[in-house]
Amino acid sequence: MEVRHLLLLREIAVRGTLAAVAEATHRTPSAVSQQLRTAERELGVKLVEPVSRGLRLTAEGQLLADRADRVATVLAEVGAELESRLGEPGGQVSIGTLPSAGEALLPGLVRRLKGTAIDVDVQDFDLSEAGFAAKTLDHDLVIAHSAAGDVPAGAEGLVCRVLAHEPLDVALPVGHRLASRAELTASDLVGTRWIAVPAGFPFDSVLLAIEAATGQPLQRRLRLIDNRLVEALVAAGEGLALLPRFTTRPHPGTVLRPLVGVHARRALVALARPDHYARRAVRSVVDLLADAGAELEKLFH
Amino acid sequence: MEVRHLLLLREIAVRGTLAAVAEATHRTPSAVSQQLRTAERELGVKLVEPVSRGLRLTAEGQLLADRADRVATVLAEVGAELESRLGEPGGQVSIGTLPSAGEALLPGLVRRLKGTAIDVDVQDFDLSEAGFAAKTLDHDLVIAHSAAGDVPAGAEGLVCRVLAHEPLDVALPVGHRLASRAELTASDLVGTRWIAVPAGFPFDSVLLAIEAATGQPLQRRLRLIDNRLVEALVAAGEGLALLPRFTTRPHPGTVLRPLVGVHARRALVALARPDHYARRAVRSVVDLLADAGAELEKLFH
DNA sequence: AGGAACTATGTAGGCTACCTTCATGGAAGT
DNA sequence: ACTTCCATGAAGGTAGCCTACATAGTTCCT
Repeated sequence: MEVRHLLLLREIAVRGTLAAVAEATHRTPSAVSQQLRTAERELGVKLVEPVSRGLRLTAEGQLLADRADRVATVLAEVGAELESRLGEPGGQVSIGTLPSAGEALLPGLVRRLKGTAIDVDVQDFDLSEAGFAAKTLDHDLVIAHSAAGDVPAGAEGLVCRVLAHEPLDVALPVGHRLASRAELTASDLVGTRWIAVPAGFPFDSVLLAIEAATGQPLQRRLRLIDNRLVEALVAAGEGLALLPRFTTRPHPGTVLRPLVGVHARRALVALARPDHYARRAVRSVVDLLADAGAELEKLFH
Repeated sequence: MEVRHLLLLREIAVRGTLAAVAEATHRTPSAVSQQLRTAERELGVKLVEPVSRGLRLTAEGQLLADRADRVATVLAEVGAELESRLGEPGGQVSIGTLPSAGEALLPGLVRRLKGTAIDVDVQDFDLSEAGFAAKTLDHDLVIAHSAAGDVPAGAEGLVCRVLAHEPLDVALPVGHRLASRAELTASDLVGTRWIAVPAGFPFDSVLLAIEAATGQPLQRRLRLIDNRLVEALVAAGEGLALLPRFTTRPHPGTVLRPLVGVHARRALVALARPDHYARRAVRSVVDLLADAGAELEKLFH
């Protein structure tokens, strides 16, 4: 029973094809195929079966893939216990983040990591809410967000920790009739025109909540991801938009007004596979991110 | 964090020297030494330190050795889960046993294993009560005994299952003055002469109990292990002896009388390391041994 | 229908890492 | 002082994992 084989099966279960596993593990598909054969020979079980142009795990293969997490976690816990004997945690921690959350949290993290033996390696991406969970395969830690609840979809079996709750404010062009209000309610927004995000992205659920509260549909003009671009188009009068408070700096053409009476906030959360989270350095980074998040909440209260 | 390295450390912790580990794992001492160096390099920790002409685990090495069992158990459990999907358990199960318990239990085991895919590989040895636990490193299963309680000394952290309780009877030469009694008490035995076992062997605790009950010391003539030899010497009038009921067959020169009023029985137990016990075939063998033990208890009631 | 793009998998060869053999040096016991 | 037992080093064989390249099947697009 080789740990290597269990991890291989886990990769196959998640990624679906040998080619994808090969790319993720920086090997050739041939190597992965041979390794799989070796596993089948040593275990004496058929682990995969061909299906259309790819393959699929058998029931036994799926079983072993499911158990791989437990094994990896126990092993990582032993490593963490050793680490904790050796003094300060250290090493490389790879972080994947959505850009806005990274912009808000990473400066605080980097400042707090000064003087420690921990190095971080950051990559950013912008995904629908459900896409973040899968990224935990590629990074020790994924900074994701969720507007509906505190746990993003697809995070079953993952460690999930809320780093901060961030208000989502309404951005309006300076000359807008609602710009003079100190705060806005759902009913104020009836008939307004919006720059929205693609369906499945967290901010959309706030617009849905406004529509549910008033019973009136909102008009969605564009579907954009990048918040800087959104801000510029708000200033240009293309429509209103929801923007996260921590990272939206004053823009000459726009004002930001809080939305009250509807759930208008997102949770910034850290996601990690249990085996990665067992590493002491990873846990430290999550702690420091939560510190940075608490600081932001206080600052923007 | 290689499983192989954890298991290596566990072996070192138990066996003390690299030479002993090398012999137990069928490798040369040089290979073991190199492997240990590799582990130290990969983990970045000193795992052993030289002491007199051998070596000793450092605190970190000891920590990892202690955790090896947990890792091995999780891994073996996964293997067992797979096995249980594949139908009947099978494979090789190595058993170490003390001779008398083996004689009593193994025929019943072998009969019950007919038609299964399980092969057993038996080796016998006769040890002091505390010696059996260490043998679980060399065998999947160790059949041991204990007279004081149901768990032999040194079995901490091991799976321990009672297979049968076996009465220890008093063997007397046919012409002995006590041979006419149907059963004997401690006070009957004051002043008698005994063929005993080496100190630390289970039967001795019964003699100690008799002495404690009467306040009178018993005379110990010889210290023998082999029960056949003991029987012959009892017949020759060298003294009385305690003999296990299940395997002591009628001998022309001796009679067997039950001893009442003192704890005169031994527990036959199966010992196994948790990681070995996780294997389904091993568990089956223990179940069948317990069946065989129950049959013996009924037969000799 | 034919080709392009994808899938897995086979073969040949390189390279790494494990093991063995042989040799060395230190510590303890006689 | 000699023997014995310990760990460890250097040199070489071998097995297993990987890459590169070639092959065959499936799906999709034109």
